[in-house]
Amino acid sequence: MPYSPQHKQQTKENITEVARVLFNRHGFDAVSIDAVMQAAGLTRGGFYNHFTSKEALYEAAVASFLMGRGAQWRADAGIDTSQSGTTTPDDPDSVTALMVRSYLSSEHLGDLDGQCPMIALPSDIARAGPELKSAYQQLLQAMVGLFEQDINHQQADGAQQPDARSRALAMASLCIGGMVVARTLPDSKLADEVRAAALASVETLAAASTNPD
Amino acid sequence: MPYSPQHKQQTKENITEVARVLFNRHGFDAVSIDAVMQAAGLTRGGFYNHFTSKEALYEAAVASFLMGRGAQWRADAGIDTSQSGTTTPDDPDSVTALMVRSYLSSEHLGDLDGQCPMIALPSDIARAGPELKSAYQQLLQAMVGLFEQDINHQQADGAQQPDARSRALAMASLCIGGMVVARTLPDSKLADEVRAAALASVETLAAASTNPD
DNA sequence: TGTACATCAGTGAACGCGCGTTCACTGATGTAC
DNA sequence: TGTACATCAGTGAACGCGCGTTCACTGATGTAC
Repeated sequence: MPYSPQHKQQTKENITEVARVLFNRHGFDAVSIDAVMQAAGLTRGGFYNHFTSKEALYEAAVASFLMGRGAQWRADAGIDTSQSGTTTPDDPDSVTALMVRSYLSSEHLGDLDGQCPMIALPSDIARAGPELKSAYQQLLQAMVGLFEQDINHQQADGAQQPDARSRALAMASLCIGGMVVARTLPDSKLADEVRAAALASVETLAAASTNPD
Repeated sequence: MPYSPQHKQQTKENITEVARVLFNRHGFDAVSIDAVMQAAGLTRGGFYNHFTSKEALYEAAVASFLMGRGAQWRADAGIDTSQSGTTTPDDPDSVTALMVRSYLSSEHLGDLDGQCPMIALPSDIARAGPELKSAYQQLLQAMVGLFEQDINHQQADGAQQPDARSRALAMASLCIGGMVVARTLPDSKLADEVRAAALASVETLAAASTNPD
């Protein structure tokens, strides 16, 4: 039994991680297998020891990120649930508020390597196969679930808000849309203005029921 | 002088139009010049009588749509301006309301050929050259200008609203983001729910200053 | 009006490059004795 | 402890296909006379 048992798996994870960064930055078609393997410190031929095709690598790279991020968001929501009652209305440090501010931050806008694939790859995903789309959908649902839960927890009396889900869906669309739009703009000042405007309105939507003014 | 003077230009426009549809549906890389020329009823070789490269065709196809749509939106805004005073607060038929409802309609969500390139091609544009990005930015600015103007016109006293621009930017992000997200979802019921939620919240943002509840 | 001509939009074969994929081989590693 | 061996992750040359691009040619068209 040559090589340690985990050796192959570590190499595969290394390739996947390197590929995720390259795909996020350049998209599916513009990244060659040669480029991925070189970035991973390996050579072309070994690729097919780990993946059956380039498409499979793409799915692994995107899905790994999506599942990782989605799991984190679900965990955030879980923590929040276990502490339900400690979250007060308009809590400036609610999980949603923290998450939204991080998602729509200048740092995330500038992070071409680590950015969320929902921002980097929407066109590619829209044209992709059902497996990838499902992974993407699960990530969105985790995000929406987090928002919806926080909207309902804002109410001190614990009453469900009838439009909570609709607002949560819109908040997610605005988070993603603001970043997607900002990425396409050549004028970086305008791009940052879009980002900031999206953040302000997401916060408005999150707090809409409280009529802050 | 063989062929009528406009013949070549008509052929070029035909190629551009056919290419726009194909690019919108499949993206830049997946559409070959051969496929475009065949769809236009021509053969491969003639392509370079009209365009210097595939990239040039892409720019022409996207820019033609963007400029056309942008001009239309600016015209809408212009018409609205000339009638300023006739638009009342919460006017359900304001140009913005009509436009937003059309943009976030089920029809637009299903229209893979005619859809706005801001929805179909955000990832491709984000990785494109400055000419394309500028055309894209101009379209966004036309859309935002239209929204901003209608927000300010809602006020019967004609007062400018300090956050009008920020809200207009967020509305545009939500219009585009809602459709982009919906396109990526394999569950068409959920996709339509996202679309409807985005529409509802855009209308909330448009009317926010009136505190409708 | 009719005919010869010049132009150039359009044709289709061919080129060349890049990339996904395959495959025979290598050599580092853990195991058996 | 040391040595021979079997395994298989990794190598790199080669294949084949598709596509962007080029180019010599064609033939439809408007003009000149």
